Amino acid sequence: MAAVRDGQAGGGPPTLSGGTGPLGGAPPHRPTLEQVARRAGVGRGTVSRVINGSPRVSERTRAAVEAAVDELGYVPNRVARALAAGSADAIALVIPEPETRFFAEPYFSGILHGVSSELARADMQLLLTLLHSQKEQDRFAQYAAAHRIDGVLLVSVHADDTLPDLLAEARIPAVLNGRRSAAEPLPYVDCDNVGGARAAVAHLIARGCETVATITGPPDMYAARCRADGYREAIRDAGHPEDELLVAPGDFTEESGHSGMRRLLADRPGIDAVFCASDVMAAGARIALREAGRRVPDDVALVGFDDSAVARHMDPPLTTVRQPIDEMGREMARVLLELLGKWTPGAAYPAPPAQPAPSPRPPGAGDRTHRVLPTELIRRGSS
Amino acid sequence: MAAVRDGQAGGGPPTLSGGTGPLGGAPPHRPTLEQVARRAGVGRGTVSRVINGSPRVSERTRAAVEAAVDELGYVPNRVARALAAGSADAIALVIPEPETRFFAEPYFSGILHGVSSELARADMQLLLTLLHSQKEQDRFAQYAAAHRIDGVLLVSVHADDTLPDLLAEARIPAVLNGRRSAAEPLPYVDCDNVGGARAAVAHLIARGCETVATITGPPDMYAARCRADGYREAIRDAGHPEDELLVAPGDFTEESGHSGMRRLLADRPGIDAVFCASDVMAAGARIALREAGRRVPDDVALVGFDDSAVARHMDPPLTTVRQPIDEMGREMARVLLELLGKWTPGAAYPAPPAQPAPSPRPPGAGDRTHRVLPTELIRRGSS
DNA sequence: GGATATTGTGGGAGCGCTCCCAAAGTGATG
DNA sequence: CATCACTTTGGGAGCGCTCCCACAATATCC
Repeated sequence: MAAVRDGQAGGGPPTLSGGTGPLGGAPPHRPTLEQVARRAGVGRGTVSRVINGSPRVSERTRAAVEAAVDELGYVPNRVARALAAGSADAIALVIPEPETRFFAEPYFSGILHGVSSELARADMQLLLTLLHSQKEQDRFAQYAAAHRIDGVLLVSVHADDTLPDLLAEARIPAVLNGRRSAAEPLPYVDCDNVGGARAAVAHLIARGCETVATITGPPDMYAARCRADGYREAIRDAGHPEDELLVAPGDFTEESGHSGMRRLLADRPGIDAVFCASDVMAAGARIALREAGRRVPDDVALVGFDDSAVARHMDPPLTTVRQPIDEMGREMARVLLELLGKWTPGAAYPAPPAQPAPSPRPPGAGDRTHRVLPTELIRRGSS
Repeated sequence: MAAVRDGQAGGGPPTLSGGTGPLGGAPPHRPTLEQVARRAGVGRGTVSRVINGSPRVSERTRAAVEAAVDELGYVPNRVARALAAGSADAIALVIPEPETRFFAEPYFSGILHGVSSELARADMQLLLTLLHSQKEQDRFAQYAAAHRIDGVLLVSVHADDTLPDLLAEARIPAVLNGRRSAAEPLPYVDCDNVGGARAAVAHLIARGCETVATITGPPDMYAARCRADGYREAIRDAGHPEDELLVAPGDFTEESGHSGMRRLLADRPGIDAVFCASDVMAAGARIALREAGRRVPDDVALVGFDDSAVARHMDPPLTTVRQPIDEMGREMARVLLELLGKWTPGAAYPAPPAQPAPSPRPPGAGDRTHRVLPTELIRRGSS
C-alpha cells in the first residue's frame, strides 16, 4: 500500500499532466477509489455510492466526493468493477467468419452503428468477435461464459447454426439478428422480409409487369425463404399464375444472380420483371440481362433487396427494399440490455409502486424479445 | 433502480435464473482456479503456472492439472486475470463517428479482418469504439486509461486530430492507420500513397494519354496530399507540363468528384485522363463525364484509388489502386502487440522499480513502428 | 423522555486471478 | 553426512472495486 502512495505523494495531483506539458510530466498514475475517499475525507463505500449515483448520500458528502473526483481526475477501473460486481458491462457482437463479406455492406455498418450508439447510452462496451473457424465457434460459448461479457448479439444466423443453442445452454443472454425459423425461441430482431418482398413484387405488378420472376436467397436462411414467400403471396394476390420456373434459386452472391438470371431467361424468355432477394444478386442479374441484350427497365424491370451500396451505383440505379438497419441495431441492443436488466423501457416514468397484473401483450407482437421491424420500398430507375 | 440486484437475486433471466431453469441442465456454475487446484490436489499457484504455460512445472503435475481442467471445463476468468495482472488483454479499435461512411467500404472490413485475426492469435480481445461526438473523443483517452484496454488502434486519422496526442499523453500505446503528416511521431501503418498514385498516373501516360488531370482528396488528410504528390511526380517524370488547372480539389465524396470533373471539363476541355484520389470520387466524375457526353475510356480514361466496392460495379469497371488492406490490419495489430511487449514476457506493469534508461518517448525514432506497405494497380475497363 | 424508525456512513469480506517468496524436495559435491 | 545449488510447490498478499452489515447520527413517535 505504501508503494502505491509513493507515486502520488511525490508530486502533487497525478493527472495534472496537462499543466506540466505534453509527455513531460508525472507518471500516468491512476487514482483509485481509496485515494478519492481519503482525499474527500470519507470511506470507500461512500465514494462508491456517489459514483454509482446512489440516493443514500447527503448533499454535502456528495459534493465533497465529486470535488475529489474532479481534482484527482478519477475514472473507475472497469475491470475491478466488473470483477467485484460479477458483470462485465460489455457485450459481444459475434460474426461467423464466412459472413465477413457482409462487412462491406451498409447493412453491417448500420447494425454496428445502431448497436454502438445504444450501448454507449448504457455505458456498455462493444466487443467485436470474428469466429474464424468452426472450432472457434464451438468454443465461443464457453469462452463467453468466462465472465468477460454479459451478453451476445449474433448476426447473420443460418437455420442450422448451433451457436445460438450453445449460448442458450450456457445461459448467456443472446439476441439474434434475424431468426432461424418461424418458431425461433431465442430473442431476435428481424425485419419484415415477407412484407418487403411482397411490396416489391406488388410494385412491379402495379407497374404493369406480367411475368414477374424471382431469384431467391439460400434456403438455409429464413430471411431468404421469407422473401420468396413474399414474392409468392404478391403473385397470388394479383391473381397471376404461380409458375415454379419463375423462381430461380440463388445464394445471395453476385455469381448466383448472374446464373439465375440466365436460367430464367432460358426457361421463360418472356419475363418482364425480376425480384432479386438481394441487391448483389440483382447486380449479377443485371450483367446477365446486358449480355442478353435486354434493357432495364424497358425490357425487364429489376428490383433488389437491402438497399446496399451497389444499388445506388448500378446503371440504372436499382429499386430496392430498405430495412431499418440502424434501428435494427439499436433494437438488438435494447432487447439485450433489457434482458440483462440494464435498461428499463419505462425508466423515465415514476417507479410503479404497485404494478397491476401482468400487462397483456399485444398478440402477434409477442413478447418483448421478438421484434419485427417494417421495411420500405425505395424506387429508383430500374423499375 | 436496483434492477440489477433484483435480477440476480430474484430469478430473472440473468444469471441465477434458477437451477431448475427452462433448459433444466446443469447449473451454470463456473469453476474457479481454486477448485481446479483442489481437484488436482495442488496449490493455486501451480494451476496458474500450468494454464499460463510456465515451464517450471513437472510433467506429472502438469498432466494432473490439465486433467482437472478438462474434467471441470475450466476457463480462466479474464476479468479476474486482467485485474490481477494489471493488463486487460484487450485493445480498442477506435473510429470517429464522421468516419462511419467508411464502414461500408471493403477497406474497413479488411482492416477489421486483419486486426481481428492477428489479435486472435495473441488471444486478445477487440473492442470496437465509435466516438459519437467530439466530447466523447476528448474523454476517450481518459476512459481508455481506466485499464480496460491495453492499447488503441486508430483509423482514418486527420491532420488536426488531437486524439493521438491525448493518447500519447496518457501513455496509452496507440497505432495509427495512416499518418497525420510526413513527420508522424506516433507508430503508424500506412500504404504507399505516393507510389500508388504515381503508378496510376504513369499507367495513364503509358497508355498514351496526353492531358492527365487529377481530383484530389481533402488537404487535411495526409494520404490525400500524398496521392496528389504522386500525381505530380508522375507528370514530372514523364516530362509533361505541370498545370495547376489540371488539379481539382475534392474531399473524397462522390459529389466532390462530380463537381471536380465538371470544373476540369470547363477549364481544360481537352483532358483525356483523370486520376481520382478515391473510387467514390471517380464514381462522381464518371457521372459528370456521362453528362458531358464523354465516353470512358475512349474519350477520357479514369483511374481511382482504394479498390472499393463501387469500382467493380462501375460501367466500365474502374481501374484503381489497391492497398494491402488485410495486411495493413494485421500489421497494425502486430505493431501494437509488439509495443505492448506481448511477444516478450515479463512486462512490468505499474511502476518499474528503476528502469535504466527507457526512451522517454515510446513512439520515438521508429523503424519497427513506422511501416509503409506497397500498393498495387488493378487494371480494369476504365483505362 | 425513552423507544423506535430513518438516514448516512465506514469498512470488512470477498470477486478470481497473478506475483512472488519461502518451504520442501532433489541431487551433486566435498 | 553435512552443504550448497537448483527445481518444484504452496499459499499469502494484493489488484480496485461492490456488497452488505453494523454502527452512528439524527428524526419521529407515543
